[in-house]
Amino acid sequence: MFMYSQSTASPAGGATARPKLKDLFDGQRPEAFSPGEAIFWEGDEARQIFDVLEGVLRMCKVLPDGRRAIVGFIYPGEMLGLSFHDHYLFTAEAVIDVKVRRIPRVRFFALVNESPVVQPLLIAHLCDEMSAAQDQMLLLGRKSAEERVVSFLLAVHRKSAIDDHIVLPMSRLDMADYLGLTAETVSRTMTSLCRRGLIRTVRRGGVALRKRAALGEIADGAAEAAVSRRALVRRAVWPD
Amino acid sequence: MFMYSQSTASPAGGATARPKLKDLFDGQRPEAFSPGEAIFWEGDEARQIFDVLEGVLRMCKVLPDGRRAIVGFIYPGEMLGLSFHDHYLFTAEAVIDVKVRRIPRVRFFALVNESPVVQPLLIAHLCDEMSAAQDQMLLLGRKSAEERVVSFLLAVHRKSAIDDHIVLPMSRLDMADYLGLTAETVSRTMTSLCRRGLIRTVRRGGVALRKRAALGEIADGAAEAAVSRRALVRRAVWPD
DNA sequence: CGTCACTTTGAAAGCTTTCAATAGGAGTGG
DNA sequence: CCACTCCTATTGAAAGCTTTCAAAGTGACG
Repeated sequence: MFMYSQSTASPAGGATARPKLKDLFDGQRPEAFSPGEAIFWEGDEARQIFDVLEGVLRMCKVLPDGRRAIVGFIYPGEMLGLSFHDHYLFTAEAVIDVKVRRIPRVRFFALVNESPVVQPLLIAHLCDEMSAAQDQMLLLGRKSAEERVVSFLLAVHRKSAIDDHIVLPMSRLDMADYLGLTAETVSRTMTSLCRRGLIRTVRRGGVALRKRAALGEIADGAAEAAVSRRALVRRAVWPD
Repeated sequence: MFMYSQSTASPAGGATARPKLKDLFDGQRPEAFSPGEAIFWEGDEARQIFDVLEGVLRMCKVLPDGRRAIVGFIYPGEMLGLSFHDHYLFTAEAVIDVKVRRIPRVRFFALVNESPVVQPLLIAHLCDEMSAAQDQMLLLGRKSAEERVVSFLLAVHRKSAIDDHIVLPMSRLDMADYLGLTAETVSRTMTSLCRRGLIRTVRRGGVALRKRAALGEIADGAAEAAVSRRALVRRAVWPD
């Protein structure tokens, strides 16, 4: 069945015969950004679209009084500044050293439009982003601090798996602003997971996931997983 | 400048000369759903795409232990089941009496593909959804209960404005599951807003927005708006 | 080796939730 | 037309999870 979804596409790696969205950036010179540097600011006129070659970026939105939310992290192979309007809706900053390629937005969409092959790719990309966004809404709206942190660890694992080790290049504060928590709560939760042998933290943001099954149950809020957790067993029952 | 964004398009109403995504549904027979009825379930094979003619729908995701999050409400003129994968990622239910038209997903995308005119419309639609999702992440991650409720009231106002009156067709529980709160907290917040003369509730979900300016400041977390609110004044300052 | 920023840890406070009970409204049946 | 029932909304009080405020610990860097 015809489907607009990258996640159902063939596994990564292997032959690159079929075109990819990233190909649109071919020939562009890579640019480097240092940790903390902004690639663009919320409110800037959205003239460019970026392809991330190396590093990790954060997408931030800020309230007038300074509260910050990170609406996503971007890893190599992903695109930035794509799915939005005439002005950027968030600030993009480098979490660690970053290399990106850019092309003008007009050119990007011109290329997309003249190629019936890549157009579905763009739509697929947007669909994947949308689905991640909805998962995040569930996380932010209904998960406990521990569930959020574990969900995050597993998500990072999915994005950048090296066996059962992951690297968290961002600060606790970044994680907190992404998970709707405070840095202290994230720190406490990580400590707790360590003490229980579920994870093991290494230096420089390294984390070893010890018990994937248990972590998975915590992340998805398995009814039996937690003991002293908010009991929110509320069934949504609707009339027949 | 060329832009993929509906929100920058010409004002609604007026001439319908240019094609619209909804046109793809022309000729389809409308179907009716009663309150609480599901149009499709999370996990169902995603075979259809829907155009909402009348009523309001909710998109729900549920955790294994029953906790529910509503990832969005859908109003007339919007589409449903669009931006997703081979299986629906949420359950769609009627909040009130609903009329929809449907077409097979395959057919929808075939039509989109053969028309270079509507393809940008689809992308624009996805971009708008994405931008709303990011606003919601900011709301869920960083706003107080009152800010969430007020943001919601103003968002409903934007979607379905009748002067300064709005109608909330959904229950307090629906609102709560959308805002990451409980029904009690939503109720208490509404009562508080009433007592302060910011809104006025009428029967059957009617709400009159009294002081739009004040409400706007509350929703956006204006630094001066609230008095006894969490003081989260944390500036995101990055090195130059 | 001192500085600076980030992380961790502790203790108290707070906002929202939970639990419980009282209204309120709509629809039904007598 | 009114009584009755059911479900939702509202309100109260106590509990809890996360936050806030503070301070100590850790690591990178010059």
